[in-house]
Amino acid sequence: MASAPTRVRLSDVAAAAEVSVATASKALNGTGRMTDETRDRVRQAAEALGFRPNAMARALSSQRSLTVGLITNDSYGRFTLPVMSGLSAALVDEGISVLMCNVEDDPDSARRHLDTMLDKQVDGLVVTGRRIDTALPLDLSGVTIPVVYAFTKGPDDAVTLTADDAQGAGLATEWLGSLGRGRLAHVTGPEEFAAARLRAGAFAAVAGPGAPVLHGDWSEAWGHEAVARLWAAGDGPDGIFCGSDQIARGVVDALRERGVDVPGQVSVVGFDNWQIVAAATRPPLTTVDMGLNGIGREAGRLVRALVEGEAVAPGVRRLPCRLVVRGSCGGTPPA
Amino acid sequence: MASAPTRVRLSDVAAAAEVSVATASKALNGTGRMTDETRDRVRQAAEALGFRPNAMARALSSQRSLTVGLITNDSYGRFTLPVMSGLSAALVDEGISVLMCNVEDDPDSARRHLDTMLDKQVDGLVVTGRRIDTALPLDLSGVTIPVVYAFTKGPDDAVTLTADDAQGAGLATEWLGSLGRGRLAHVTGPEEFAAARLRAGAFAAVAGPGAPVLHGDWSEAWGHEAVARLWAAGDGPDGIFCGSDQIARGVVDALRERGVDVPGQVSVVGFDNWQIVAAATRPPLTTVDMGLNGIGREAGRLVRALVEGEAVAPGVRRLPCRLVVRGSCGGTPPA
DNA sequence: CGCCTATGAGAAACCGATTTCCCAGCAAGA
DNA sequence: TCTTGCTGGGAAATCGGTTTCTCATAGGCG
Repeated sequence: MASAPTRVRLSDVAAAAEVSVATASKALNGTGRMTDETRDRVRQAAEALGFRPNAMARALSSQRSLTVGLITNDSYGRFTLPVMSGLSAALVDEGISVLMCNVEDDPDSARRHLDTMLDKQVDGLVVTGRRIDTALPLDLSGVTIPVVYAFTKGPDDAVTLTADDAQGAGLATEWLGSLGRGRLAHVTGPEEFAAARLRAGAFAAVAGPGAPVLHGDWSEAWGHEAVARLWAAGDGPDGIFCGSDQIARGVVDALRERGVDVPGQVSVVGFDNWQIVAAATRPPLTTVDMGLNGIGREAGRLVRALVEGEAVAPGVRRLPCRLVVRGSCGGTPPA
Repeated sequence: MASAPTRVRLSDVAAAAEVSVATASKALNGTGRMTDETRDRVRQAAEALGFRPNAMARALSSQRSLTVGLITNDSYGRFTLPVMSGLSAALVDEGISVLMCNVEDDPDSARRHLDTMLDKQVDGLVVTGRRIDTALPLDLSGVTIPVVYAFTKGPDDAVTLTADDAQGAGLATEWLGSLGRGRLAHVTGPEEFAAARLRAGAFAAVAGPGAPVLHGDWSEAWGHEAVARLWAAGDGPDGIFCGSDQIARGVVDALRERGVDVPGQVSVVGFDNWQIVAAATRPPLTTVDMGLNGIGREAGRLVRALVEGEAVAPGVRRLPCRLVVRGSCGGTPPA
């Protein structure tokens, strides 16, 4: 069979089914009135010809491009790619595609990317980043289409999605407790980060106000340094909850170098479930997974609802985290 | 100023400039014939009204959607996000946007994503992955638009882009030599990987056939294991080129645990310039950067050329790698 | 048996641009 | 003065669908 030189159009289907294009359109969209026989005939013709409607044409008249934009400034893709994957998975069955761009931190580039997206008549926008408490260099005030913020800061009256840092931290801390660890410490990132504050707050709520909380940066080096401080005056804690997998890795490495057995003497929990770090740590990290893919899916669901005109209450929605049990704590996952 | 309820259309511009839409269109596109005065008048009207053409409408009549699709199966985004970023940066100034999706390894999902992209009339496709010698679960044989493969396997007669593994490996090995390291070894990934074979081949070409090449997996654990093997019979090499930053990190850690000073006694070079690993290693890794962003840009350039109908010779294009000097080798970057 | 209504289907306008003619008007040449 | 030849600009078709009307027909009812 020769390859079709041009795509099958609705008029081809209409001709094959011996109806007008108007009827064909209505038949395939389930609108209008006609006998079941006619509708079936059109559907079969469409099927036989392998008809796929031209989304451009459809968009032009229906004023719906079936496209949403995803804007990120997370150049490493660590947070963004799972979100994007969930987003497009949630939307593909509605025929919706995702236009994506990375705007780094340059407002001009951001503006250009945004404008080309708006020219393409995207039905909605999802904005995502690498930090929940700072905004992208992007002025969305004039934008009239729905916007959902995921994992980044938006205006107060915006629809925002994020992981439930406090719940995740609670999960981790309780897990340490359930393993019989009674002297807990928390090693996390800079206090300026909302994520760090939320996690620290939840840690304190579970572990008690006496349990030490050490703020530093998000690096492995800080994990080393924190262990040095915790063990400076004799015995350290027997359970350490870390604000990120990188810190946790630094902590575990430092403990090993110090001759402290993990998980024999000390249990360590991380945060992020960043495979590449968590799996390479010896022993592999028990850690909190933020469910980024799920955040992407939910962002898709929400942006679609907004596009459909459904009312969505503004505010921050926190999606629950999940504990992933590996070797750094001892214990086995609860059934 | 009240927010515009509806976008400015070409007809609005035409009315403001007191010409027909046909003339307005020609004026703004630099086509047709008219006095400079008329053209300027239209341009000023467009400027004043903030006119931005509706890309849908333009696409419908010009048969160009100004959109390209990016398909990946790299769920972690480690390779893909830089490529996507370069791609969209290369195209945004032409008004071209990138439709992106992640198809994992599921042919059905791949098919659905591809179909919705084709329905959107993408002008071209860029396919990228996490491995240069395996193909995505995607049948592109019926696709009539241009396709560029980046960092993944395509058909033999396709336009394919990839990093120049051999050149990068040569760079690394020569760097070790230039630092006076004479007993070199190469620790890399599985021999099934073309990337591993290419790098190993280049290493052997520079270091000589006697220099040991150890294949394992791409993990830190393998780095440890390899060091154990290399030092099993007395003194090991004084320079180690690793096939990935993860392996290099394992090697460096193992050397430290063994009391071997890096870079004092042994120099280590990695491959990937994966910030998060390279920077966290103690000392930070000197490593080979594959220029993924540049691969993305070049993919953009090529796909655009193909869309414009320019002839592009099929075959594999290898883009040069770059050595990033940090602390794991000693030495300072060449001026 | 005739009028009224419900029903199935098509004609045509429309979405917002691009592009192909076509025409009016003016200057130059006969 | 009358043609010829450009020129600037506009009318209208087109891209491929959606949607609103309109209309012919058939059946129900009095």
